Amino acid sequence: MKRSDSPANVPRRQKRREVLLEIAARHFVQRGFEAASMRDIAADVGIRPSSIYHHFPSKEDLMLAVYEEGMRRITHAVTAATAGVADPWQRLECACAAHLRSLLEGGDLFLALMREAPPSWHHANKRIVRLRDAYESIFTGILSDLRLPPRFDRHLLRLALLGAMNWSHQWYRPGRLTPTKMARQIVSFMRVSLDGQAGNTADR
Amino acid sequence: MKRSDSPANVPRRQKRREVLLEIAARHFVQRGFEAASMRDIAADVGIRPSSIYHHFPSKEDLMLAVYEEGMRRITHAVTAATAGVADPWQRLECACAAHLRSLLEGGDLFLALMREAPPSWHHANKRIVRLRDAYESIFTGILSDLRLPPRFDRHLLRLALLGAMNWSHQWYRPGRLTPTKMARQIVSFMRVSLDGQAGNTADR
Amino acid sequence: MKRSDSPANVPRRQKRREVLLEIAARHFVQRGFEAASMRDIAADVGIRPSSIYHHFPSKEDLMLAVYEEGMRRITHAVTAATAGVADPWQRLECACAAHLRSLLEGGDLFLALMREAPPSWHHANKRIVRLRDAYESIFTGILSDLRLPPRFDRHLLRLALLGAMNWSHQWYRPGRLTPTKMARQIVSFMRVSLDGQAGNTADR
Amino acid sequence: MKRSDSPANVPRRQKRREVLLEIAARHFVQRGFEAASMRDIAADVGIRPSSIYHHFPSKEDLMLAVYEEGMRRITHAVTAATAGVADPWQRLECACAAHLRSLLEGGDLFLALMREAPPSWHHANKRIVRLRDAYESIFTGILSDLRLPPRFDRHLLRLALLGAMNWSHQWYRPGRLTPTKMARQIVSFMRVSLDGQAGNTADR
DNA sequence: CATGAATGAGCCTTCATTCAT
DNA sequence: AATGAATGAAGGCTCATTCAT
Repeated sequence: MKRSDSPANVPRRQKRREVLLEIAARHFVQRGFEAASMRDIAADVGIRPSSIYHHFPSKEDLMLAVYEEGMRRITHAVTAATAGVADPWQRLECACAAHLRSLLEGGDLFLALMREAPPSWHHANKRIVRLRDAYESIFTGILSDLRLPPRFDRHLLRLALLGAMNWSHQWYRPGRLTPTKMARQIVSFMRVSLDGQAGNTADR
Repeated sequence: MKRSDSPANVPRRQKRREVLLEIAARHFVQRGFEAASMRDIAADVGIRPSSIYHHFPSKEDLMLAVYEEGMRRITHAVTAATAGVADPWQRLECACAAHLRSLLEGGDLFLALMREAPPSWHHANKRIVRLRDAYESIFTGILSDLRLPPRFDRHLLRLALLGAMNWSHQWYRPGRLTPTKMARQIVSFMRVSLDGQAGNTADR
Repeated sequence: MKRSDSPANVPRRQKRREVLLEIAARHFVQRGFEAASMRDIAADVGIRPSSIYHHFPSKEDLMLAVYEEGMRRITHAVTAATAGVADPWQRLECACAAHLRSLLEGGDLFLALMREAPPSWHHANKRIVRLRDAYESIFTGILSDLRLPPRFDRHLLRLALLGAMNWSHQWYRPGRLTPTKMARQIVSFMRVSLDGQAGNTADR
Repeated sequence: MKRSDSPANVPRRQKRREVLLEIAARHFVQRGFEAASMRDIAADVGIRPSSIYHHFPSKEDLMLAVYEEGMRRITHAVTAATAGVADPWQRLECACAAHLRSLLEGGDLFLALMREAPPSWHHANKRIVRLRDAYESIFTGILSDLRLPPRFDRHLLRLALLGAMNWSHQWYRPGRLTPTKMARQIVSFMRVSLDGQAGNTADR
């Protein structure tokens, strides 16, 4: 067969790309996009700065790729976590748990998602916004399945819920309160109040 | 004597300083700390870059001053808003409203507070953290006065509440949903769930 | 046998080479030797940059080849144009016309000849100078056949004539004044002054 | 008096600027605009590369300034050389002599004028073209004062004359044929042919 | 108090070229 | 013959900061 190299070569390139993404994400998260330097990223990857440009045409594109990969993964994580779960409240809890686990224990690729994109990304932002909206629509869907008091502002609820979770990376430290427990508490708290039923059962 | 400097000049100097702070805040918020340049800030203020150093010894100190001023103001705003309000739930709503009004309608000085401080600020962070903790303790105090179910995690509640509010500057756009209404909804939502009483009354 | 490579491939290779030359000439002329990039040239040709090196060992050699090809063509053009013309003044006019037509209407390969070779070409210049001298000697020959006043500085005349023509690509725009007419005017102008005879007839 | 520093300071700044211009011109002429490097220019001037940017905002602006200064000087030289000369033919000879002396013996600032501006200078070219046109109009003026055969193409004559002169820097080497003599020969050659009078007298 | 000039460090990026495949 | 990947070198430029005036 001709393409005997393909199964070995493509992965190699893919691998380089992913390592780059991972390390770049770390730099972007730890130092900020502007402060992070291509030199340092390259040094960490073990290649020369100019070699980065074989994989990404610019620093901004690198950041964009980081963002997209992170979004791809968290979307997959949340989708997978809720698959097969029928009860809306349980779905919500699973989604929140997956979201928090990704964000707080998934590494820098996910943390990069929380960095507010500087407005200089103008055009890039368009894609970013679209990706973010697509992701958040997962929650919109789940929330719309909940039985809530009539005329309840589901919109604000979603924003508050995501805000509460997204902000957590600013104070979260590994310890007794795991992401999973956090999700359970937050959702059970919502449930008892909105569903009119005790969250006791869900609280185990 | 040429001019009576002291009674007129001190305010003038104060003024310069505040203008600088305001404009610097705008740049830090809009472009990020690293991307903002002393040149541009100076140009916006109408002075030469080297003149900034008569007011602040370094860019980092300038940012720090922005942060402190913002913190000073929001602390004052929340304190003033809750002064004279006895009922804990009402105190909470007033505090949240003041917090959201400052953040969403108060200008860049307040928005600068929400920018995650890059770790390169090492020592600066110490002061920042202290200021932030001092501010958040206001909420800790109010929350501790609330009548809540026993063994309720007030810690997580505070973090979730602040997260939900702080994140709002990412999606908030002036319109029907004002900061004040937002605060009322969020708190009434908490109240109905935790206090066991209807938020209906508070909801107007 | 897979394919009869030799009779069909040699031309193909020749073709590639010529296309490369043509496109490289365009880039060198339009952007200058240093500013032109192998990347862009390759992209325009439709191959990868590294593939250029199968045809030319370096960028400098590529430029040299462009120069040589241009010189080869203009030499051929002028030689052909004057072949069979006996009268020295007519020979001169034909030569000038061919020179100007090549330069102004012949494309970038010819224009590349007029770019002053940067001194960084050190060794390359030797060949270039030889080629240029060989070409200019055609004019030297024609000029030496003219009947001119005794002790007339034919050397300066040649340099002035070539200068006047070579500079024309800086101001020439296609229009009423064609290269051919230009040659006729310039030569008839010389003729009336130096030959003592009217160029009226040639002037139509 | 307050401005006691002005007579000492302004010259210093002016001096730096002129030295920079001179040295930059040398680099641009010897290596070409693209190949010349700000680092090397700065090193030759004896300052750090970043310091150049206090005087000129970019490499392109530096080149533009070189061009303008050269144009300013050659315009002044030719204007001064023809001042007080009444006879049109003599005016022409003086102008050509001044032009050639500047170009061939005036240093790199003048040679820089002959470098064809790369088209990437788009907007810069506008100013360049205007300056060049202004300069060449001096010759247009002189030529229009000459008594020439009716319906003679003075336009082409000017272009040919300037071409012959401008091209000379490509072959000129200091020696027996000085710029002044060159001008005399060229003009006397034109004169005998066009004016119908012998150039003998002017030829000494 | 203001600032013009200078600077050292560093940045992102481009480039011609090599070489294993 | 072609090319994907890598790279050393260099390039233009920006920046926060200092200091003499």
